[in-house]
Amino acid sequence: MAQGPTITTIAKRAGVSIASVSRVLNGLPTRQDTVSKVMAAAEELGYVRNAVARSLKSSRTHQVAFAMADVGNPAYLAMLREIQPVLKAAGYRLVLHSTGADVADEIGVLHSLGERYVDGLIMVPLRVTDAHLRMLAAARAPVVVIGSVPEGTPVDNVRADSRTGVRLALDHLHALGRRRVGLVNGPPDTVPGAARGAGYVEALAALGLPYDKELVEIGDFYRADGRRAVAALLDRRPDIDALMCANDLIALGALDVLRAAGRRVPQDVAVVGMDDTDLAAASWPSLTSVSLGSAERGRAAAELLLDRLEDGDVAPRLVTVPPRLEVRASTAGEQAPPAGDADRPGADGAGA
Amino acid sequence: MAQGPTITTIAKRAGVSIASVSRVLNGLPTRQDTVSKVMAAAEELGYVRNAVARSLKSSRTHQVAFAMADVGNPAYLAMLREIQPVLKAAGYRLVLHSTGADVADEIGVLHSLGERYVDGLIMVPLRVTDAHLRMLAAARAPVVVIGSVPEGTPVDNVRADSRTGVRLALDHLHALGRRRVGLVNGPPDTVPGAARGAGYVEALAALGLPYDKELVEIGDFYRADGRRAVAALLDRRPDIDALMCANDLIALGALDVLRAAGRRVPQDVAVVGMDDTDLAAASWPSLTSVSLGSAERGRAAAELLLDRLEDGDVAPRLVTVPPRLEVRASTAGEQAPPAGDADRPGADGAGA
DNA sequence: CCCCACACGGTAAACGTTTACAGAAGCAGG
DNA sequence: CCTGCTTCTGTAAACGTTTACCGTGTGGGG
Repeated sequence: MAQGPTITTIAKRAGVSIASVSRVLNGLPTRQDTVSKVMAAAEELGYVRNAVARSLKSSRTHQVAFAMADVGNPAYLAMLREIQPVLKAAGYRLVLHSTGADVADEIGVLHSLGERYVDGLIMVPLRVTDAHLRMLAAARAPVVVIGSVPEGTPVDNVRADSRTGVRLALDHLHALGRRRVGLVNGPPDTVPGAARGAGYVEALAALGLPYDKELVEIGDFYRADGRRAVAALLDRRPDIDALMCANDLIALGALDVLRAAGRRVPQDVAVVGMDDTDLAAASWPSLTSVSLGSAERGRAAAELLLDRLEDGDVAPRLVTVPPRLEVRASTAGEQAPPAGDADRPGADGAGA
Repeated sequence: MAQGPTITTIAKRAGVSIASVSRVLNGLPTRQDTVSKVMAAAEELGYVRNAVARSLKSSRTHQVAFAMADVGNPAYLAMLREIQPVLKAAGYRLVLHSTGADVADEIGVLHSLGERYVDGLIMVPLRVTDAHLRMLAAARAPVVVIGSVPEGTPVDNVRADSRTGVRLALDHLHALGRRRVGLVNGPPDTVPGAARGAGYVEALAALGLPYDKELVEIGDFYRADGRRAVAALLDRRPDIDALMCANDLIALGALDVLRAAGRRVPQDVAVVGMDDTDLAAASWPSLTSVSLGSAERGRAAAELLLDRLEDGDVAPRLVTVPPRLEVRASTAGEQAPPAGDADRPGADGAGA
């Protein structure tokens, strides 16, 4: 941990000026024997370029920040997993901000762009407040927002389309002959809750089915909420034949309750989740789920940002990622074990 | 994105020297009216301190790196989720390196410490090679290794204890009256594979059970491997009454095959997983699993690193985190739906 | 043989901070 | 009114790079 060698150390040892050292290290045209002397000295000293000094001079940090509420959330995680390699390939490091559902903290991240410790930011705001919009307009570095941002906001924007996602699911259920499809939604004052609710209404209309508010139940986005909501629903409408759940955890809760009530899935009640997380493939029966393309959104955001870092002068762009329905046993189901399907690393690489 | 104001801009506007500005901004004793002038100017200009310049001068970046093979891996993710808030509370940013199981890449991360873009590193190596040890000895910043490192390596070290973990599981199964316990292990040339194999042998001996190599099957750490392995095992030893699986994915594979074969879990065959991931609580029946304390290891590592960053002169320390058995339906089981249990956020916070 | 062009390398400034040092100003005491 | 002390502030150097600019030395052409 001793004080590392600098360009000056090398210059002394090689008997040249620091300018020459810098030129050699940057591959600028230099006489051959100078090159050799410098390289030799650098080698012997184990020189490594100081990134901080370099950043100060060049005002490029080669770092990009990614800010979201919680890395533990599978949707954000899926984004992260795509963003990381894209940035890495382009020579950027990734700084992670978990803001923990705290709006003030999100604003803080935006503010901290002024510290210039990153070249750009990808952020997934929980909610877009006026404060967000003001900070986005004044941001000191390029920002890409995943989620919806009003037209005219000077940032690149990547969106999912959960309305259409719900629509896909309802079309699928309708095609399977289901006519009494319940909705187990999250809070309607959240962005996803609102969009999913709207998608449900829309889809019913498109299919010519009546909207029956007894078929809708609201809770939070967790498994226990799903259980509560579905219990209530079954109680109220025992003839229900399908459930559209606003995320996979809610759907797992639904499976718990249906099993306890002796309803077969999918024969008696078909169940669809949303987000297509790992849990969907792991559950029994495996869960049909609407993928909102988190991975694709992450990748798109990273690419937009890289583009802008290369050439900041393009107009703000909008990318919308289409949803996709992953059909599994909970709707389609022969009850066979899942095929050699989306298996994912889960080994503990650590341990002793 | 205009060129932001610097300390010099403020100095001009306030009619003082840059030294005074710096002093005010750092809260050093200063005459009151100077303070007001500087604060006013800083306010008006929307000044934000440049982190890069600051780092250069102070040789502190207030960044820490975390390097592991893959963020998607639940064990690493659990670590990350603990590390992040600890660092954040201490005023450090988190730089994430996903090395993708590439040893050269891990070495690269160690090497890049010389660039001094972080103050320290927490790393989870897949395997500890000689190259690792050399780089660790020469590291230009404090490193904490999660995993096992030979005695004498000059780094802080946090370990799990999967041998004891296997032991806990086998004790539990034995107490339930199971006597023909199979092992579905990962590759024995990996650190976790080896440790788990050793734990199995040890535990059998301690329980006075014979070691029967027909009861052991090896595959990789994925669900499909688990299915293959368990199919072979059932074929060879139809009288098997319990399965110790080297991770949760393997265990899910085991459940698939047992279900298909008409064996009831846990009545006919009890199943234990390892790592206690989200999947364990999500599966049906829910999975008894050995937690190796990933979260605790992450937290411990972060705390060790912070300690060392405060005062680099303490001797290298070793922390071993004990395993814990999470008993669920796959061994203990009434087949009731899981209680209002470890439900975790899974809502999509984005989308629209 | 001289001059010019050119390639190369060195000096110094700059990036935006922090901080050692010294000078200025204010004040109390003699 | 001077001395000496304290308190504050300004000047300048430093962190480790990159790079504009200029001087030197070489080789070739006239």
